[in-house]
Parts: sequence; structure tokens; C-alpha cells
Amino acid sequence: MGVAERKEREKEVLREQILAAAKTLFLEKGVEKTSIRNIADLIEYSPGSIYHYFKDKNEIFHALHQGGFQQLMSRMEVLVSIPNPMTRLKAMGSIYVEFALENPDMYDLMFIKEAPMEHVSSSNDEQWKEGFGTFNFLRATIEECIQEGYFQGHDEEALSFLVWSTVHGMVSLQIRRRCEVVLAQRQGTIVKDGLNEFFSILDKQSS
Amino acid sequence: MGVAERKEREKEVLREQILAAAKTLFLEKGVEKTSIRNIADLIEYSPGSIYHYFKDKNEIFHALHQGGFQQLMSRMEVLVSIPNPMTRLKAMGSIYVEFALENPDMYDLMFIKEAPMEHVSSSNDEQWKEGFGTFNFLRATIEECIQEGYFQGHDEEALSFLVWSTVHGMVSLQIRRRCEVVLAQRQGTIVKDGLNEFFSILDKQSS
DNA sequence: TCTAATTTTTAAACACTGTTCAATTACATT
DNA sequence: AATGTAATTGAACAGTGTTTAAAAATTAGA
Repeated sequence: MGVAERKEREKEVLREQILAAAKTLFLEKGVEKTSIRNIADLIEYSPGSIYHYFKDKNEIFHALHQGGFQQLMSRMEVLVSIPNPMTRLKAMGSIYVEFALENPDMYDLMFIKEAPMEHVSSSNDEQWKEGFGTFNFLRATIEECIQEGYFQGHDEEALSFLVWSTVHGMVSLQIRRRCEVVLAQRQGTIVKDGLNEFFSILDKQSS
Repeated sequence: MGVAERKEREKEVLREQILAAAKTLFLEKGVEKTSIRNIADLIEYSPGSIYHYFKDKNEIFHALHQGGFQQLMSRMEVLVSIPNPMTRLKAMGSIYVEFALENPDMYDLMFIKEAPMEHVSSSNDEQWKEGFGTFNFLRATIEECIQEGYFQGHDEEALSFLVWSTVHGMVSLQIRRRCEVVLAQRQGTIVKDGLNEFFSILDKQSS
């Protein structure tokens, strides 16, 4: 009897519907300003129903959070074809910034928003394979750079954190609109310009 | 008749009380989770009263926001005694990171939290003297660095943004706890280690 | 096929939230 | 002391996340 399986599948469909509606609204109005009732309205179910598919609003947030990492990770896949680690590192930076600026709200969700991270550290490690994996890919690339003579005397782990921080810093200042007051005139290009300055500094790290 | 003056002064006192209570609660539970009723309870006034001193919750946020910039700015004052611009730039980074890690919630309020920035760009520019001033101090320092032969071929403005982004990136990843999953073992030192890697890279920028 | 058990869905309720506003209270001036 | 003004209040409004008892729909067994 495939009844249980079919019901399971139907349940999954509604779960996905909730997730899709939540994503639409989260990206449109922000997590905080999206209510369970808003989500329920969009999928034409009662607010209470949602609590049969997700423990609470945070669980919805986390499900989307995870999806974001998968997206970013898949964008990174093209990098494996770049043999030179320094070229790869810079391409990685470009992809990261591109992803962030094209999906600012998803990026916000993933790296900026205040989120109950205690759930994270205690829960299933597999959930974090993606986030963990992306950072480890950066570490591996930088490790390769060091082996090829770049970044002499640097600590691979701390340097990886620094590189991540640099791109994260630029896009998060942009996304949370901290450049507007201080860099009004070149608002549109400042992140790309900053990234190029970064590349220029990286290029000097061989000697 | 100093009556009007006294009343003005008394009004100011209550305004400060509201601000102090709001700061306590904002830093304790976060802006979002602090209600007007919470603030009113703490100062033993009715919720409605607060709306005679502040237009809305955002105006309270902004008042504190401004105070934070003054704090940071005053910490930066010791830097004027450092003649070498590169030494000064690094000291600036240290002070910035120190301020952020010692006052994570205030830093969050100033540079990370989602805040209605439209109020900002339209409102009195004087309010932003501090934030603007701090960034301009960074720009002036980097300008000096360039004049002394560092950062050859770099654009002063974009480079300033990059430097700001780098320190902001590190502290904001730490404050919003994005290091925990990925850098669990050296949680406590990673920002300082990252900053040192940054300094080490800056030192290579003279040639 | 009819009934019993189970799952899914709902609407109402609870305790909150930011904000507004008419009514009350407190107070300074005439 | 009466008047006018400013400060304060508490109730009300429309919204929030979440819980829960009841209703509806669906499945399984006889």
C-alpha cells in the first residue's frame, strides 16, 4: 500500500509551499515583518496549519537558510576548473560578492540576520555541510596559494577568516546601507571598486 | 523667571531617563525584543508618555545610534599623536575592533542592525557629523599613507572602503556568531589573529 | 459499505506588540 | 482662586507568535 508514501509526498508538497511562500515574503518584506498569518494567507491555509509542518517561525527561517548555502555552493562549482589557486581565490571573491548583491535578502538571511544559532551548534552537523564546505573550500584554496609561494609567513586559518571577512564586510555594509551617508556619490560601484582594490593587494602577495 | 528653563531641564532629564532605560533594554534583549511598555515600566511611566519625548521607537534608536558614534570618535582622539600614517592606520584598526568587541551590542546598533536609513539621509546632516567624521579621518590617514609611498596605484576612496569593510567584516561575523560553526576551536582569538594577518599584509604595501 | 480511528485543518483564544487619543491630572500665570 | 497650558494616563486599535479544543477530512478495518 503506497498510501503512507503518497501522504508523505503530499505533506512534503505543502511543506514546500509554506517554504516558497515564506521565502517570497521574507525576501519582500523581511523576516521580522512577515507574519505567520501573511504566509498562511498566501497559501490559503489557516495560521495554525503551519505549526503542523514547522515547530515555529525559526524553523522556517532555518530551512531557507540551508537552501541559501546550497545555492551559493552550486555557484562555486565552476571554480574547480581553475587550476591557479590565486586566480581561483579571486574568482571565488567575485562569485561571493555577485551572489550577495544579486540576492541581498538571502545573503542577509544567511550571514547578517540575527538568528538563534544555539539551535545550530547543537543540531545535526549535516545541516551545516554546505556552509562548512564553502569555507573549507576557501581554506583549501588559500592553503594552495601558500604552497605556491603566496602569503609567506601567514597562518592559513586566520588568513582565510580575514579574506572571508573582507568580502563579507563590503557586501554587508552595502546591504545594510551604511555606505549611503558616507559614500553617496559612488554608491553603485563602491563594492566592485573595493573588490578590485582587494585583488590588487592580493596580487602583491607573491613576493 | 527661570521657570521655563527649569521645565526644559526637567524635560531633558526624563528624555535622558528614557534613553538610559532604552539603552539598558536594547543592549540586554535587543531592539526588536524591547517594547515601549518595557521601557515605560523601567522608568515607571505610562507607555503613552514616551511618545511626548520621541516620535516613535526609531527616534529612540537613532538617538542612541548617534551616541555610539560619539563614543567611537572620542576613542579615536588618541590617534592624532601618532605621526606615522601607517602606524596610525593600524592603531585605528585596533581601536575599531576593540570598541566593537567591548561594546558588541552598541556596535550592532551602529553598523549591523536594520534601521530606517531614509530618515538619516533626509534629516539634519549635523547628526551624522560623527559617523561621517570617523570615516573621513580614515580617508585622510590613507591619503597620507599614499603620499608617503604606501598603496601605490590605489584609489584612496575605494581603498578606505575596503579597509573599513575588512575590520567591519571580522567583527560583524564574530558579533553575529557566524564563526562558531566554522571556527569553533579558536573562537576567542580569531578576530585578533585575523587583524594581525591584516596588519602583516598592510606592512607589505610599501614596496 | 459502514463504522471507527487517525490525521489534517480550522477558528478562537491568549498574551503580547507599536501607536493613538480623549480624558484626566498637575502646574504656572494672571 | 480661576484659567490656560503642558504632562500624563489608561483604554483602545490593529497587529503579532503561538496554543488548543473542536471540526472536518481521510484512511483502515470489519
